[in-house]
Order: sequence, then structure tokens, then C-alpha cells
Amino acid sequence: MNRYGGKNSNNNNNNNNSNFDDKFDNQDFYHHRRRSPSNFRGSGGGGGGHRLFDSPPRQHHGGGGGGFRPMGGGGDGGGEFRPMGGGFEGNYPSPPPQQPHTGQKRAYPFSGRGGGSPNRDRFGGGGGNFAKLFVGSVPRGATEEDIRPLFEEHGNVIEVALIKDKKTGQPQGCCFIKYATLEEADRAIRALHNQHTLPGGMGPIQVRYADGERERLGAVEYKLFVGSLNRQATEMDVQEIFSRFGRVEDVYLMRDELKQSRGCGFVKYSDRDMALAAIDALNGIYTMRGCDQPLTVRFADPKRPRPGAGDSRGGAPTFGGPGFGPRFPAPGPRPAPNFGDAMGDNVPPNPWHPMSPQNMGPTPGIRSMGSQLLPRSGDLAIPLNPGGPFGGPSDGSFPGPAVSSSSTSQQGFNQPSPQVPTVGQQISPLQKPLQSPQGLPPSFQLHPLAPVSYSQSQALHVGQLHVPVSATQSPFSQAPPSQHLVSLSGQLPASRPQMQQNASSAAALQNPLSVNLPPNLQPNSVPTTANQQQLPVPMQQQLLQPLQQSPSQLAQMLSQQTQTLQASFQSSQQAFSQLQQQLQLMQPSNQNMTSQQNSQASKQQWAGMTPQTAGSTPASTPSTDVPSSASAPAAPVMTPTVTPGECHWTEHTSPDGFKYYHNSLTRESRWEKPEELALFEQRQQQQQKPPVQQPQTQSHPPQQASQAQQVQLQTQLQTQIHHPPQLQQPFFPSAYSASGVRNQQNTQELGYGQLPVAPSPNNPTRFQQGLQTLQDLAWKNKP
DNA sequence: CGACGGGACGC
DNA sequence: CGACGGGACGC
Repeated sequence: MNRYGGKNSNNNNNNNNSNFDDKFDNQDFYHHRRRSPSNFRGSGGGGGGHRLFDSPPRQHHGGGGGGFRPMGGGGDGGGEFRPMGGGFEGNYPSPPPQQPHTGQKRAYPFSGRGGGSPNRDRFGGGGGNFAKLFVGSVPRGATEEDIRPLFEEHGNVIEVALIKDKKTGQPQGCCFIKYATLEEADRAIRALHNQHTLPGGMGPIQVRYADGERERLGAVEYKLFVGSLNRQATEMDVQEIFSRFGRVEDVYLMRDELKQSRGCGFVKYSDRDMALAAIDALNGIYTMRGCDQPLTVRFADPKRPRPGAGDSRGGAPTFGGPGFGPRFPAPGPRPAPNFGDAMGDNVPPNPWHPMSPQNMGPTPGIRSMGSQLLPRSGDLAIPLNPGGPFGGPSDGSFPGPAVSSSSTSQQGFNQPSPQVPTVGQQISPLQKPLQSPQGLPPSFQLHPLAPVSYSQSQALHVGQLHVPVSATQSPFSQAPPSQHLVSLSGQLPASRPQMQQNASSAAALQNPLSVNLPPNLQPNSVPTTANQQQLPVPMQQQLLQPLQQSPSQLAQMLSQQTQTLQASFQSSQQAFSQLQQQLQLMQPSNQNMTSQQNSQASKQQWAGMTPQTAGSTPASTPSTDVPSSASAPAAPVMTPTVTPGECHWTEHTSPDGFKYYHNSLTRESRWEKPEELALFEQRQQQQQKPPVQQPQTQSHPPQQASQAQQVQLQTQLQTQIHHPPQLQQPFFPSAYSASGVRNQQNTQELGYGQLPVAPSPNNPTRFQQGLQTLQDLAWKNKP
């Protein structure tokens, strides 16, 4: 069972007074490098084995030892980088030598809110820093040598402790890694959590602070419970929505045994203001597409204690809850600065009931605390792009961006700083269009603002306007066309002052997208392959295209696209029934067709989304493969280069320009080409299979029973079921994460992924699967 | 309307 | 020191 994210990181730990959070945290510079199993073992990893600290004798470190110094890794450099992205081939500057710190095992028992936390010591002297991480999903057979190198890429590993069962001595599949500093630990979490699978591992390793570490280190996290999520939404989608308020440390969606989302989950921030901003802007306001109810966003209840967990009591290191503010006077230095008073004056009457009217409202105010950094509401009211992954506010209002007051500069990750609008930092309206119109899917949508912020720090600067626009909508986006129009045309709601776009915006346009791309744009990407840093040429072209069009045109396109989408949705259900009928007829003779049809259908679906084809049903227009522009808007994610196959795997191209594969049945996505697909393709080629361009012409095995039927079915699928596929994959394939939240279902779902490659013509199972898929699709299209 | 992720401290 | 029973779906 692979679960996506995991609890984890939290960077902003405040830690000794060193404002390290202002600098270190650039964690993100270092990215994990995907090591291939082959080189995994021996590579000493960056930094080369600083084995000095191997298994230090346990002594009690007294505190104070001056060793700690926030290693900075570098200045801020604005290094934003996306956790997932993988774009950076780990240029991890070798970790600065650290002072050896000994560690203690489970040192401070930390009793929850208990008082005398050891933190004091830390705060005082900054000594005694070492950070222990818990690492899960470690192959049982792994040895320290297998693990250490990986972690040394992110810092000096002081100790690696493989956990064995006390009684049996059997490896437990987990271990503890100790770093001398929190920064290193943080980096490791970001780079590895859910993002690296050890050889032989069944899934990506889970990297998080060991129990009690957070508290011990003074780290806090603000966990929000999020309800009424679209069950089709992925962690990534959720992250997209929440990243506007600041860097999302982690997203965890509750799923059932079958991995189906339960419609709720948790989002963590390390900054309280971000959490508050998210609540204000989304709770009861933002409705995801396909949902009839707005999100519920509130501070999470304390985690229900797990019986079997050996966790120390008390616990909940999370803050934000009702009484937490007061009760936890800032476990760490951090909270205090910006809103130490927060709970005091700015506190809403009832934090636990964010739903209160005041918090709702079209333009959720920015409940920015009194931080000086925070701009005034007027300035802040920057419209967020409604077109996020799942649509905008149901009421048509833009969720307000919240501002994150804390000036923690570390939002670095995927997100640009929380939309803290330092005045003047606004996105030019045109920027969005660039991305959206072309339907640069999700990835671009992910951090809608990201590009901007990034650019700001990196290149562009003053004078840019942030426009709420996000023309792009993910398939689930509910934002009415009108919103888009507004956005595009630059007519923002009155509440937004910014609009002062200016000429510079045009110039700015290109930069952000074509130049700065990677980091921001690929928030989630997790490339397997190296270069993710550069946007593929094609991609860039796409991005630029929009520029050539006038806003109004863009708006129109969007509108059309939207209509098309809607129309398609409506028809899907019908299609489904029809399909069922068709399938029944066909069942006896050929089954494999189902899968093929699906593939084709999905391909078509994209084509159908062509804006030009407005409202039209994406009829069977197989001949022309979707022009790049066509696939854009509606098609959230990719350019469907389809590879029809038995295996249900189809190849797609992410906005980043990287290929990935998606299984229509399992909805699994992976970066590597599935073997099944490869085999299938081979088979196809052997059969003289024509290029993808002509799906219809695909070799239809002569043996098929009734071609007529097949065709019919195919047509229907093509013409009517367009959404399904989109819906399934509207988003990015997995790689997600800002916080390591990444979809990595791959490995684990092999069970599904590896469907019988051999097309057993009369395999009822396959048929069932196809049906299943269809049903699934139909379901999704449901209102 | 949904509520917490696999495992957890050896030498 | 003392260390988890009893009870279990409202809005």
C-alpha cells in the first residue's frame, strides 16, 4: 500500500535563534539524484563519506557545544526548487563539515505539551543539534552501506541505525539516520521522502523526523484538515490549491484500502499564517470541480492516537488548533515573531470554526496578522487564480491569497513565496494566459503563481502584476468561463488594485515562462531522467504561442474550451451506457479490443478538446492529430501520444515536456515506460503498426469478430468519452510534491500495472477491466 | 461528513 | 507516583 506523502518535513523549524530559516532552507538546491540501482551501492554520494561520525560513542552531548552553525548551504539565492522535480541533478555542495554530535537515542521523551522541553537548551545555545530521521520502506535486506550513501548526499550522516526486531532480530524495514543538523535532515527529507526507492524496496522510502524529533528541535507544523475534496484529486492537486498560501510541507489524502481517496486529507504548513490564510481563503469558499460542496479547511484535530504506535504520548506537534496558540506559546522562536500576537488580537472569534461568516466571503480577507511585512489587505487581495487544478471558488470569487506573513524566505520549494505580495509583485495578466491557453496543464497550473514569484526573484522584478488569472483549468476546474475572461482581459474585480499592468508585463511574460521555467513549473515533476532543468523546446513554443494572441482571443479560446469540456462531460454518461451495450455485444468475440479502444479514445479525447472545435463534440477527427495548440486548453495534462495497447498504458507528455506513462485502468502513472507497454509496442510494430497518428488505422487484428461493432464502439468512445481520460489524469502524473508528497504508486501497483501482456482475446477478465474503466470514467464525469 | 500514513530505537 | 477504561456518529 503505498501511500503518498507522509508526514514529514517541516522545515521551518525554528531552531536556535539562528534564523536559519532564512537561509538554509534552500534545501532545495540539493536534490536527490536518482540513482540507478546499479550505481547505488557504492557511490559514496556527494560529500563523500564523512564517516568521521560513524557511530559515535554515545555520549551525552551537553548542549552548547558550539558546533552548530546553520550551515547554509548557500544563501538564499532564491533557490526555489521543486522538490519533486528532480530537475536538479543533485548538485549538492558537499555538506559542510559538521561538528560531530553525538546523539542520544530518543533523547527527550518530550511529553507533548509538556513543559520543560529540551528545546530550551537548544534555544539557548544552539548546541546539541542533531536530527534523527526515521526512514521507512527500507528493504529488509538493506545494509547500512546501501543506505548511508544516499543520505550522505544531503549531509553528514552521523549514524545509520537499522532497526531490527528486538526479539527476532529481523530487519524491520526501517532505520534511523542521524544528521548533525536540522538543516541537513531537512534537506534529506525534502530530497528523499517519497522520492527515492532503494534497490529492492517496494516503494519510495519514507523520510521524516523520528518521533519526538520535531518537538525536540522546536519544529512546529500547522496541519489542516481538508474535507470535501474531489475524490479524484491527487495530492498534487491539493497541493496546488494550497501552495498559494505558502509552501506546503506535506499533503496526505486519506484513502481507502483501494487507494481511493476518501475525500479528505491533511495539508501541512510550517507557518501558521499560511495555514490561516488557507483557511480564510478556502474554507467554505473554494469548491473543487465535481464537488457540490466547498472545501472544509480547518486545523486538524489532534491525531487519533494509534494503539500500536510506540509513539510517546502526548504528542501532537501540530499547532494551529484552537487552543494551541495560547497554549503553545511558540514552541519555537519562529511563530512568535510574526504573529506572536496573532492569537491575541487578530484571532478570529473562534479559530475552530473558520466557517464563521467572517472568514468566508468572496474575498476572504487576509487575516494577516499584524506583521509589518504584510501588505495591507488592499494590496494583498491578489486574486488567486481560480483555475487551479480543481476550479475556483464556487461563488465565483477568487480565493484570496493569503499572505503569508512570515517572512520566511524559505518557501523556496515549489512555491514561491506565499503570495506575499510585496506590492509590486504582481503578475502580469498576460503571463497566465501564456500558460493556460495552451493548456499547459497541470504542471503549469500547479503553482500558478510560481513562475511569477520565481521570476521575481530570479529575473523580473518590479512592476509585475499578479493577475488572478489562471486561464487554465484543469478538467475539474469549475471556474466559469466568465472568470477566465475576466482574468484574461485583465479586468479584475474591483477589489484588486493591482491591475496596473504595464508594458513591462509583456516582456516579463516571456521570461518567466520560457526562462525560469523549470523550477517553478515543474513542481512536481519527478523525472527519472536527468535534465529537467530545461524546458523542452516544444514546450517553450507552446508557451510562447499565446503571446501572439490578444487577450480577448485567449479569453475566447478558453471559453470555448470550457464549453467543450462541459459538453463532453455531459455526454460521457450517455456514452457509458452505450458503451456498455456495445461491450455486451462484443464480449463474446473480442476482448482485447476494449483496451485498445480505450487508448484510442483517450487519445481522441485530447483532440476533441481543441478550442477551435469549440463546443463541438470531438467527433472522430482522427485524421488530424491534435495540433499542439489544440491539446492545450482543455487538455490539462498532456499531449497524448497514445500508444494503444493491451496493457492500458499510454504514453503522455507532461507539461514539462517529459514523457510519462499512464495506465487507464489503474490510473497509475510512472515516468518509466512500463515493460508491458514496451512489449506491447514491439508487438504492434511487428504487426506493421502505423504511427500513432492514425489510431484508427491501427492494426486491427483481423481476427476480431465484428469489425463493425468495433468501429462503432470506437467511434462512440472517441466522440463521447473524452473526459474520462482527462479526468483520470488531469493532473500530473505523479511526481508530486512539494514536500515530498509524491505519487509514487509505481512500484507498488505493479500488480495492476502488469496486466497480462498477452492479449488473450477471450479473456473475460480483460473485458471486465475495460468495463471497469469505463464505469470509472462515467462515475467521474458525474456532477 | 471525510479524521492520520507500515515499520519506531539495534549496536 | 500512575499509564489507558469505557464507549462509539452529532452536525
